[in-house]
Amino acid sequence: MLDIKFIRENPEAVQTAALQKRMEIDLDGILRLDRRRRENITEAEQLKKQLNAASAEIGKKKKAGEDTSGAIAAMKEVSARIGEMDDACREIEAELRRKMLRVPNIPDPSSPVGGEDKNIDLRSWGEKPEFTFTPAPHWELGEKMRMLDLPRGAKVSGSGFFVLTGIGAKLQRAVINFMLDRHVAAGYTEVRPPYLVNTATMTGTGQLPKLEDDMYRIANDDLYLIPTAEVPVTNMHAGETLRAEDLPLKYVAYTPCFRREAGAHGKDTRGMIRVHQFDKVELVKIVRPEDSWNELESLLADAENILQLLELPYRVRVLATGDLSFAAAKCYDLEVWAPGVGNYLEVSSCSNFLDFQARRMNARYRPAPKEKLQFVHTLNGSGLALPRTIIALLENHQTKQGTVRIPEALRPYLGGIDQIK
RNA sequence: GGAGAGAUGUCCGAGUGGUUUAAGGAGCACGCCUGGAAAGCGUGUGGGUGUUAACGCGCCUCCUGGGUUCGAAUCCCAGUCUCUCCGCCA
Repeated sequence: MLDIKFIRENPEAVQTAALQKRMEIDLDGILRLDRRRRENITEAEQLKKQLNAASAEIGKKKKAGEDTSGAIAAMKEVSARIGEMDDACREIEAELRRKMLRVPNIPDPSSPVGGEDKNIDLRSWGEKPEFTFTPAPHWELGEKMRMLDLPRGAKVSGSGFFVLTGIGAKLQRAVINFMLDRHVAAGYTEVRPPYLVNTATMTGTGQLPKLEDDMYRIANDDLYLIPTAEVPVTNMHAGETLRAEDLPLKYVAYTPCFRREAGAHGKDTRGMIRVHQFDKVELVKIVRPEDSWNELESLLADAENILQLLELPYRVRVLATGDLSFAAAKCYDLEVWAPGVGNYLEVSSCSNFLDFQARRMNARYRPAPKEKLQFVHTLNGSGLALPRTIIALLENHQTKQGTVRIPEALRPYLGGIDQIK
């Protein structure tokens, strides 16, 4: 959420941001409601002041045994009027909030303006492997090696679900443990959050109200399956006043993620590139405002480190405004090369949300004793998403013999084996 | 799922309709006192929001949201969370 004061004073910047992000907002409605709200409050508070004084007076008179019926009758009217104005104000505020919750964060100036085609390739790492044969896609490798069972995933759940079996399941477990250990070594605290969260939590990080259709909802209990660990982990500190000396908070969480992928039907349908349920290791940071840009760079480096240790070629892109998510001010995408499918696959998005999520969640800290409370900054990034990392491992490290080489760093997690046959 | 108890400021804790504009204590900050300190004494002590150039002046805030009343921490309704017991359960 943006600060209403900021919107009031910079309406054109807000409008421009929404256009750049290709999102519709009701800016005029917001400004109008904001004005009405303040007029209403000013007037109602005058009446409340009057009422408070009169009520105290009545109390005194009653104690003294004086007649108060006239004053009470007069105040009855004032009280009724206040009630009306408070009702009106509540309605105005609810509508204002509804509209404010749909205003996206403003892109940082370093984000290129435009659509997907304006994303900037910042750098790449590693060499794409050269094959003396045509590299197979992961669904072929996975089936041949009895690691990946797509038909049975579809049978028990539907399209967009898969089953990892045998060494495939073990490989994924190994990669998860490897990632967690790396990030913990880099100073992140491991957490295991709930996978079901309430409406307030989904609103706090910005998934609601905009992405309602993209999520699985448990209607009976008004809970949602998390689309990313970002949601429960960031919201752990919703409504809290954090101690300055505790910042930055750095968390790493492994969770499954659930996404309906509404509107993405027919895209990346083969294999496990785009699925309804996948595992992910997520990094979350809660930091002081002045540190957030540096923290974004180190977050990105922490995610990149995983790909490097897994010996997977990748590129880093700066997302253009049209590709930026609702809550993000800036985002780097990490895309790993997948020779079998012949494409780069997004395995991580590292974003700085500035105080946008913090304001929604009401997460603050005191910069120094005696200073006013301030909103913290929040960041997150995948470190990394599992299926696509597994895809890249299989496709990049496949050999002519039909085996898959295990990178050095992963071997301790697989009982020391150097290949999968 | 059933029965019960509870939630008050940074903390402890009083408070069942009107000098509570939240008692009292602790903590913290500042001042006095002191050679310095302790003790003692005094003053201050949250958050949100409206208005204002600012000082300031208000309003809201006793878990949350409604309601009753001229007036609610206090009464009523709904909900959340914590604890105890019972039942069920991996």
